[in-house]
Amino acid sequence: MQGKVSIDDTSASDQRVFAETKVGNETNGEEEILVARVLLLGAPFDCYFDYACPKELYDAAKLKEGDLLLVPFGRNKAEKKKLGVLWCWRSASSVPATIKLKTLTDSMRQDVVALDACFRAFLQALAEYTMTRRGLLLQSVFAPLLRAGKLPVVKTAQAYRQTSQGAQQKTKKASKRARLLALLADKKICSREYLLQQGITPVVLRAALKLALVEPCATSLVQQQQAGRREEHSKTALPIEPLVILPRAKTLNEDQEKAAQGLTELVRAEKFVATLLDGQTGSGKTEVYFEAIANCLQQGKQALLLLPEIALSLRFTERFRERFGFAPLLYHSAISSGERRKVWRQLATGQGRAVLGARSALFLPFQKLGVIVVDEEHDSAYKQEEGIVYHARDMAVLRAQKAECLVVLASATPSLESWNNAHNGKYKHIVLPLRFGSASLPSVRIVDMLQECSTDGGLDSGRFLTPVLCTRIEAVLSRGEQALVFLNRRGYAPLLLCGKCGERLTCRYCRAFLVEHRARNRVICHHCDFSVPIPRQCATCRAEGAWKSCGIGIERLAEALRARFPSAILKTLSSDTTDPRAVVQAMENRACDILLGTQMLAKGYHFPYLTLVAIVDADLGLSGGDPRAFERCYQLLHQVAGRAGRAELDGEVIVQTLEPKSPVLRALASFDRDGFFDSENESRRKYAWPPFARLAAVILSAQDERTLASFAHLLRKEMPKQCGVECFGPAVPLLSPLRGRHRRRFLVRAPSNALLQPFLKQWLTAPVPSGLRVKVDIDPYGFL
DNA sequence: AGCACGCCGACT
DNA sequence: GTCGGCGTGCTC
Repeated sequence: MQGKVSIDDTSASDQRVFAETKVGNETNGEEEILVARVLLLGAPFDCYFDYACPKELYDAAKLKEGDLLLVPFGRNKAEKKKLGVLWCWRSASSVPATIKLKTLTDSMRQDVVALDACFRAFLQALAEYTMTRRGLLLQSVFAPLLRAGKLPVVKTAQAYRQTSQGAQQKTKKASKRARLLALLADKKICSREYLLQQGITPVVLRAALKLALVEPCATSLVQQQQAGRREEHSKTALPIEPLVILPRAKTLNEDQEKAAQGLTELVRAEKFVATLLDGQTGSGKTEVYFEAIANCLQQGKQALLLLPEIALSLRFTERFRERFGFAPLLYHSAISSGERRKVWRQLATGQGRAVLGARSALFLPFQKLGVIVVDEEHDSAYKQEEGIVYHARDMAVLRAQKAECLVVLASATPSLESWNNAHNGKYKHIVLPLRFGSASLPSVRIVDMLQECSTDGGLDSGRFLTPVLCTRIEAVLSRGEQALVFLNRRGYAPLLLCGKCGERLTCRYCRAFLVEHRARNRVICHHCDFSVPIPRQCATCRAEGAWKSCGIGIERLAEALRARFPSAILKTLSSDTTDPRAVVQAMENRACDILLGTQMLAKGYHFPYLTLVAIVDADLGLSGGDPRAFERCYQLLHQVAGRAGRAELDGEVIVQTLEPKSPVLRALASFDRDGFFDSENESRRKYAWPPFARLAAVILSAQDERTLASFAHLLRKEMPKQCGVECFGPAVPLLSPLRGRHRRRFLVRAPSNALLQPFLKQWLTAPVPSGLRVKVDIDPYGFL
């Protein structure tokens, strides 16, 4: 039962040598030693450490690829134990004689299901794409099982036997230690569990181990002793039993039925396929991909449903339970460590069926994936910026590719990347048209704020409450319906200015303007969360109480709306709202006339009596040089507009802007989504932005700005020349310094048919000065 | 990343 | 003499 070398061995030659070496052949009568290549968890170096593996452990598959091992590591004097994964094999003959190998034992293997070949292949590919060390990935894979980042919480199902020293040891008859030695003398080998049952405390055992009176040995030996006991559960995943799925209660319409059938066939095919499930808000995407999940579970395979935000998980859990009769395993940042461990183990052993989770759920050890669904695939929350930098949507596709299963990307406003992939045939494209009848498209009116500007004008709230907007709100209120007012800016005013000297309040950490939150009497930095009470005095001119609020946030707009519509009940919803559910409930129960909020409103709520959506400032977020700004703006506005008129009542949308001719707003007004994509595509192609080019950002950070600047210039000078690769920078990011660290940023661009990783690898070989960090962000999203 | 080794200067 | 600063290099 020899496992093939499933993962590439960095040097291809090694692999070939191994494949040709008949493992187990006698060589010169000496005992043959195999070499196991181990990747250490969390190691700062991305290289293998080789260990000798006794042949019998290999032959009996006691040690195999993907096993978690606790190996000795470090110079003899300061030897430590480190966790690592047996990644692949290597023939002994290919190891240079200068390297002395340490030898693996059975007891180093931890009691965890081995990472299977397709999971390892996924990690390998992810590491290569994102330029992350595999050891770092492995650490995050096993993190749920570890405590304090070090010791495994794995039950080591350890067994012990007596050493020769222990046999000679004289002990007091009544002592626990004597009892321990007696038990071992009698049974030869005892499991830890058995010893604890017999009243031996862990303390006694530890002491005996330390004095080398007993030694650990493999649990499998215990099983040989007690034949008939159930096979060791830890090493083999149980086959996943097919589930009987309840027939669905809701009937699907014709389009949904067709789409569901299409997906079901793809699940059955057990091949890698990526599908864009492209359906208008309210077209019933969820029911459709639930059928794919149903089919997957029926076949005894596991399903993963990814959501961009944990706020959505409650509603989805309910819907899931309704459809399938059981709750999915939840996995996101708010899940406790104990629960995470449980989810990990259940999936690894094949007991767990379905996971509802955030992007980190991609690193769970599924045994047999049948389908991955990425809901709201366009959402930029899928982009992980800290630690391991990756885009969960793309990595979901990668995981499906390695697991040879279906991946469904669902959205009403797909990302331009996915839309292009669907159009060039890389992805399948399933379109769910909006059903006419129950809900119709709202009418959209674009208001030119320059023309409609009310007389008091200026920078403040008056400019935003245009006469058109006010008459529409009045009309809605008089009909007893509800209005939603959208302004994507928290707080009272985005800037506080000293009326005497013009000094502006800025964040002491990142130099961004501090946002006035009048309700809390504080100014808050929206980038780093630094906050202080609003100072009484201006630090520059000592003027007291001379602050002037500039611009408008939802607090200030709420003030203006309350003054204008005193009898209407107004509620606000933003990430500062203490009880968002109460606000949503009030809206649902019609205990609220005007709902004012930020982008929190954009997500999947259904308010039947909401008939007016007003986008107060559509131009927010269109500046800043981010090539995806238009796309994001479009998606956001489209989603917010989608809240209007979802039931029997007709909806209307008002969009206020200073640029009424912008293609984003035009496309929005005419609901010409594909028209928007076409025009946006053209401009991306013209300026060579993704998806028509590849981007990577290299971010340097350090506390000391001088070493940082000189290293950045050195890097720039040493950059290799490669045809078609352009580099911009080093630039000082807008929010530098961030959290006390100065930063420099390079942006690297290559044609879409070239790869950036080899270039970056070659470039970033120079030793990095101490205290300086280099972060690579492939396919960056934020441009700060 | 840790950790040891080693090579200098400032002390009991 | 020796304690301790952190620069350099190794870990299979």
